Amino acid sequence: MVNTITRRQQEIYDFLVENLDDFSHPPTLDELCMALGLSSKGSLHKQIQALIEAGLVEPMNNLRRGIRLTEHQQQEEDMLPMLGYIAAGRPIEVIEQQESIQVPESLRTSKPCYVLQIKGDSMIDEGIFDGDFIVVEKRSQARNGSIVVALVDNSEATLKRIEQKPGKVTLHPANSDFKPMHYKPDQVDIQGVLVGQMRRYH
Amino acid sequence: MVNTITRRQQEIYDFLVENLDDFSHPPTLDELCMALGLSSKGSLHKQIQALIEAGLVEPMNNLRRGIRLTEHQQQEEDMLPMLGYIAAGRPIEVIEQQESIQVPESLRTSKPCYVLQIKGDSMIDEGIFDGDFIVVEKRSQARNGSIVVALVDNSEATLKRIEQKPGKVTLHPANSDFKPMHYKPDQVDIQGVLVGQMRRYH
DNA sequence: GCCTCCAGTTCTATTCAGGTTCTATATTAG
DNA sequence: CTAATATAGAACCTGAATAGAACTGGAGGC
Repeated sequence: MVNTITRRQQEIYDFLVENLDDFSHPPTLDELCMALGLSSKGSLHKQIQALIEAGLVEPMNNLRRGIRLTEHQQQEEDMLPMLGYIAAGRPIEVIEQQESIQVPESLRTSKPCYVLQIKGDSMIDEGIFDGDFIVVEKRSQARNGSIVVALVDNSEATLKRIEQKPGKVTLHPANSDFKPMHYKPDQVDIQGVLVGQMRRYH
Repeated sequence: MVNTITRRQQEIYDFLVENLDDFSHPPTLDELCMALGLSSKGSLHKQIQALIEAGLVEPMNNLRRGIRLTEHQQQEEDMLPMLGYIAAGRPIEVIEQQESIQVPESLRTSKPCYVLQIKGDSMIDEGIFDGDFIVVEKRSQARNGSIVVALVDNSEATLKRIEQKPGKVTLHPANSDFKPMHYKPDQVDIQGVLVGQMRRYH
């Protein structure tokens, strides 16, 4: 059942995923040809057919209602991978089998993001509690003042406000019980920037 | 069972959604034909029939009362109404034109919910900050210990942890600068129970 | 009760546009 | 080279959309 698709077919599929919203209605083969810069709908038809067999596009059994993606594909739109747990002072605890979690668009950025769950109270002064979910944009740099997921000395992960100066990196914990920590730049590996947070009460 | 709709049918439906208000009464087939530039109500009837089967238009079983849409709001499955702002000590500030906001299923309950945005720092010790969005389940009762949206003396709304005893209601603010307040049961009107919270950092 | 009107329904025929099939040619990979 | 993949282009097939006419049945008037 799992039919491999060619590179070109992948390209076309990616195009569909990205641009399907631009069409007011599901596009016809001709319209898609136009959009893709092709001039033969016959060729495109063959590609689409392959995508249908791969289960990525809804089959149109002699019906004329335009090209549509399969239901399965479009509802994963607002899911992000839930990678694991972060507890101050320990490495990120990765979940063996990766889960997904629904994240509203407003809590993420257009860049790749992932979700971690908080263990412990190290960020309590920032209003980030034990059990909260945080949305992190995958990046290796950050602006001063951002809250980052940082891996220190390749061994312990923390969620802290960062302050970078030439030759010196300071991580400010948001719990007044702890003091800011100073490091050399090569000790600190930024793994992402905090962009959202969610908590459930029930 | 889910009947796929044809392109033209989608067009007609879109037209209905957009222009139905322009008619003083639900339009007849003939009127709609006129508006759509068609000259055969027979053809239009067939399209409408398809929309009825798709559940988008109310069936009219041999009655003559014009075309009506079904109250079918299911397309915005994970949207909740954003009603307004809540600031401790003032009534809820209602937004004039109601907006919607996307809320993950995990942050809401199966009961009716709505969203408010926090103004001020009255819940800061609970990790609920100025600007945060809270998800509230619409209820008029709550269990002790829940955080509720309560309207006190019909004039000021607050987000507080509730403790109900016979003849006495205590609201515990989560900011240590303030003291718990005691009321008579008929002074406090519960408007909902906190079930989720979201914050954005970018 | 009967009649008329008219919105809604049913039917058929016709046209048309969107999907399908095919062949030929170009391009790329192995 | 050969094989696999892409593209162009034409021919074709058929469901969808339309027009038009005829039928149905409920509402209202008499």
